[in-house]
This record gives sequence, structure tokens and C-alpha cells, in this order.
Amino acid sequence: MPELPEVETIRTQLEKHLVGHRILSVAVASLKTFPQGKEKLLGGKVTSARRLGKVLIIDLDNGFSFLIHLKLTGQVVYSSSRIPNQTNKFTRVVFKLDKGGKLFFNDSRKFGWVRVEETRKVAEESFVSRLGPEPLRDLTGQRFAAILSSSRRPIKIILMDQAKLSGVGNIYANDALWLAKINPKRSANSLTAKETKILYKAIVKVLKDGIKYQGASDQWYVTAEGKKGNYQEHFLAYGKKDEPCGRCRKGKFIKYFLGGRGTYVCPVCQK
DNA sequence: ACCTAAACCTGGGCGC
DNA sequence: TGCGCCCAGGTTTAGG
Repeated sequence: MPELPEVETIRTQLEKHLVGHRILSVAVASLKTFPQGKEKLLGGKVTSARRLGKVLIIDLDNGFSFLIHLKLTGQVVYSSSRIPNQTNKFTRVVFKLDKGGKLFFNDSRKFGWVRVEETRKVAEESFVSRLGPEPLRDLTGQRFAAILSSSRRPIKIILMDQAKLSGVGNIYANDALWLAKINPKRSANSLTAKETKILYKAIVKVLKDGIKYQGASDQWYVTAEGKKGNYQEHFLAYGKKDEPCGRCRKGKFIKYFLGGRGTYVCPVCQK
């Protein structure tokens, strides 16, 4: 999934379903997924559901929070007496809540994780302390320009570097670069002021579209209510190898690997 | 400082 | 149907 728009979609729904509810039990089927600290969550009442980059943060009223990273195949799904169980053979953690609510963490590849932290330490001492600014919140055009000017590495690598900028992954990096007509291999500090501004707007645009369509269910991702997102029907470049470019109609998308990740480019638009 | 490959795991899709 | 191979929304780490 699990880039900013997918996690944000889940966060919004969890906020609706979890806040004000108490955690009664936590059953861990995969210790790799949730190695320690589950007992600190027992009896805690959820006060907020936050997100930083691709990480979900659930805060409790007892001084603890838990962080969830979905990596590639994680699913966070809520069910209640009115919504049927979403458990499956990839269910790694089951949280039981009051009033019959349940929260499932499903993850085929077991790359995802759940970690417990003291709420006051989340921002400065947890995984999220290493994350760069959020494109839809803390980032400004000026700050974005400063980030790009400080590196000669390929622009696509910088967009996906969570320490520089948090939340953008492979789908939205590919789409934003196509929308901005910028070649992914371009050195970040080679972009002109005009290109930088266009790219900044393109990032905001594709992320907002991702949220509007409730994320991209290309593979495993589903919303917290167990439904598929629709952004995969609106991909601009991602996954379009050999397809004609929807903008210039002349180019045919090529695919190559950059930084080990599939990269999709219209050779005509993205010189 | 930067790059690549490999590692962590498992399933889905494709060709044969 | 089955088998082998390649691919996958992420991140970390080892080695050059």
C-alpha cells in the first residue's frame, strides 16, 4: 500500500471507528509483526488516530501509543457487530475493542509491524522522528526547493527518500514526475525554479487524487472498512509499460529500474 | 556521499 | 493443473 493516500484513508476511517473505544485484548499470531509491549495497550481508550508519512499512530489515554507500518502487504481492517469480520489466513494481530469492535492487522509478507511507544516520545524518539516533512502539511514550495538543491541524486530517489519528504512512494513518485513532465533520472539539484514549482504542485495533486479515490488497490491494499480503493483506475504512469502516453499520444511508456524500483516514463513527455 | 544487491517473506501472474 | 520464474505501494543493511 501503503503510501500516504492509502494510510490517510485508513486513518480517517479509524478515527471514526476507534476514538472513544477501549482495547480489551490483543492477540498476536506473528511475533515478528508485534514483538513486544502489547500488554501496555490493555484497558487503554483510543484518543486519536494520527498519521506521519506512511505510519499510523493510535494514541491511548494511558500514556501509550502504538505505531503501525503496513510496508507492502499490510491491511488494517475494522469490524463490528454490523461489519463482518475481515480476518483471513494472513491475520497477524487481532485487537478486541469494547462494544464488539475488532481491529485486524493482516499482512501476507510479514514486513509490516506494530510497535508500542510512550506517547510523549513518539515525535522525537520513535520511527517517525526520522521522517521528513509531509507534502500536504509541513512542506512549502521554498522548503521543497531547499531539499532538491541539496542533492545531486536522481529526483525520483529524493521524492521517495522518507528522510527528505515523507509519504511519497513508488506509485505517486512515478505519477507526479509524469504529471510534471520531468525525467526521473534528472539530478535533483538540476531542476529549474519553474520545474521545482511544477513538481511540487504535481506531488500535491497526485496525493490529493489518491486520497479522493481512497487509495490504490493494485494488489493488497483495502481501506479500514475492507473495501478497495480506486486510484489504480487513475494511474498516470505507474504500471503502464508499453501503453501509449495518455497526454502526448505519441510516446509509449518504457519501464526500467531506478534505485531498484520500477520506473515508468513517457520518453516523449519526460525528456 | 552515493550506488547496488540482497535481505526480510509470501502470493499472484505468466509462460510452458 | 503444475512448475519455475519474475514481480510486488517499503525499508534496512552490507559491501564496493
